Amino acid sequence: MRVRLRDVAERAGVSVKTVSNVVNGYVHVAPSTRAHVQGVLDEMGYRPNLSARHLRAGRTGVIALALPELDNPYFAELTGFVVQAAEDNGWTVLVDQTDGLRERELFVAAGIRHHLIDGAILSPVALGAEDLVRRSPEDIPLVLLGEKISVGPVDHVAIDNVAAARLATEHLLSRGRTRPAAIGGQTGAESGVAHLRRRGWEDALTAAGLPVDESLVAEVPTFRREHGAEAMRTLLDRGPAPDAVFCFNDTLALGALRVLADRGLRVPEDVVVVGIDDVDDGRFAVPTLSTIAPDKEGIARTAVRMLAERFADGGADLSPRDVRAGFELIARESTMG
Amino acid sequence: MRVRLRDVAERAGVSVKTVSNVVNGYVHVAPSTRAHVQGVLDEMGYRPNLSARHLRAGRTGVIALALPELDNPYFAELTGFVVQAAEDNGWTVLVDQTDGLRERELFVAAGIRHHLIDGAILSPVALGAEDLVRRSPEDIPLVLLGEKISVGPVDHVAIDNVAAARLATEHLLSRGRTRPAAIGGQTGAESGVAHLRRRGWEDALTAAGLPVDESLVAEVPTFRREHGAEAMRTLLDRGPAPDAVFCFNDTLALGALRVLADRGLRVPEDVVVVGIDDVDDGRFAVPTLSTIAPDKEGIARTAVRMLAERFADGGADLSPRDVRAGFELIARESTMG
DNA sequence: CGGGGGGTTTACAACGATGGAAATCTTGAG
DNA sequence: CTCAAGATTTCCATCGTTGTAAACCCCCCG
Repeated sequence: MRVRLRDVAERAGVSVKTVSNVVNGYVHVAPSTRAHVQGVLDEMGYRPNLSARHLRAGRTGVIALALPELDNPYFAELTGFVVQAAEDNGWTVLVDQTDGLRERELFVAAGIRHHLIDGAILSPVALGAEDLVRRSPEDIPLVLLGEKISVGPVDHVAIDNVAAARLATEHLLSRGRTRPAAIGGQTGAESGVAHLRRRGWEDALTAAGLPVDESLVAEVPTFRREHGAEAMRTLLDRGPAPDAVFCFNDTLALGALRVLADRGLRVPEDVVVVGIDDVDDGRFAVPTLSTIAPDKEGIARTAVRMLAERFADGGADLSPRDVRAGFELIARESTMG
Repeated sequence: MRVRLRDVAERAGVSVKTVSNVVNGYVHVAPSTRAHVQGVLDEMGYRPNLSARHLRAGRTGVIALALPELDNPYFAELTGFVVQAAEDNGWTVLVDQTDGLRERELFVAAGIRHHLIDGAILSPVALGAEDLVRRSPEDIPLVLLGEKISVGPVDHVAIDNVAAARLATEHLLSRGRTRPAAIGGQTGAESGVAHLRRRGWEDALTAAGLPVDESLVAEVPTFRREHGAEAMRTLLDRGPAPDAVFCFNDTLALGALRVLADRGLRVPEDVVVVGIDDVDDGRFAVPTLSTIAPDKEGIARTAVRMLAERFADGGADLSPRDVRAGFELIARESTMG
């Protein structure tokens, strides 16, 4: 059987509460008692029963991180930062994959298994702001990532997607290009990342006095590599090749690079390419991929901090916060050759 | 405040235990009572407090899945199956990334946070059998994946890596090739997947009466795409191009394909390529990648079932089991063109 | 009409930890 | 040497749920 406070107390010849006090660093414990009890604790290898502790405290010390897909490298990297930030707070992270399914996202927003997690960080795909309006005080604190729901009744962290897309496009223009294509549009999505990044692309064109040519936009069903490739093929088949490509994320860009190579177009000489996310694969691609690097660590730390603030006294009364994370342009071979 | 059994009991005018009996589907509850209590339960939106329930039961209903890297598509896909299998058992999965670090793997094997998880499924990289010998009865049940530790004091699930590698190589030979290279060797690893897959490759060559040519083997520091590419370049620079390549996993193969394209070698006309894992990316690569598909779902279900058996009465007394999962060859364009 | 006997329901005691009040022990002043 | 204040330690109740055993009720048989 596992070691309980009682077992330690018996062996040490003190009360259960004294042992508890030692474990929790309570002030009024005589140094000699503390040393003795600590010795017995170490000797017996006591570890607190979290179920019991949390039953008492009303918290579990576990938070959930729910992402649409774990095999997307951006999310995989972000996960690492969230786990780290949570660890610094003494929390454990339960990672969950929603597959972008409404049902699973609602499940997370509702607390997964009641009383199992204290709060959740969710990157919604299917959920709309309307799904979150009727949150009751029984619901756990929630922090949203990304811009599917940019204003709503809960906390939110994201980069400024319009500005990021505009910076990426301006970088392409600064390389002397005048016909930058955009891969990643999604019709029907009034809100969401795709919409915002497209607007950034348009803004850059307009600001530079260039026309917005619809034939330079390629739509994709998902942000996965294969659809980046497909979109690139469509663009090339459609007419005169663009002299630059702005992909709405790195995975799409990696697919596009592949097709450009297939078609014998040189990057960056013939076409320059830029993405968003700064995933590891882009650093090793041939050529290495220029990109907009969101401050992933900052996003993770902010999300965790927001949860911490909600847990604190009065946290439930805070009005919803909306934080913009930083980002920067990283120019690599695909635009600089 | 959240709804407790007691609140429901008061409203329904019955005892707490009766409500508990209804919640848990105890047999001896009068139909009328059951209906009434159920109505109040629904009306008040009762959800059990898992901390309390698990404090009573001695279990938490959470298992951990610890993998070296989540951004490896094979592991990402496997995760999905494990989550599904666990859900069928009413368990929740806590996904953890170890980065192949000894310290983190030990942490998982020791139970992460005491009493937080009931058991763990771990794919070890750094841990050796010797690390697991001194497991005490206080330690949680553990199931190992992969073949870093193939015999040891704990349960284990893996495919027969020698046989799988042999099947892959034989497939290359059946396409009329006689100089199949091997990408993925790792010196210094006496045990482990790399070692076993290399042996399968050798076995196939020997059985076919072909010489084992060391210059056809390329070592890699990791199984990531960039190192597959690097290894392929090394092989091509080293001398006469091989007419076939067996990569120890699909990610390496995807990197190799990239280099072959760069060098103007046609796949499958000039070189045929096969991998292991059957990851999604391989299905969309150009050309599509032939591979050995391990029964991921079977692996996941087996691992979860083994944990379930350990949880059952007397489960701790079972001797360590070693299960071989199935696999099959999937021939695609990279070998069949 | 009393006494089983079965199905139902309830009271009580855990599970392990901790806050708060109460009890005990020190120590120093008077 | 007594007493009070402060430092330590202990006792008790409690978090929400469920196993156990006992209580209860109703119906039927003798």
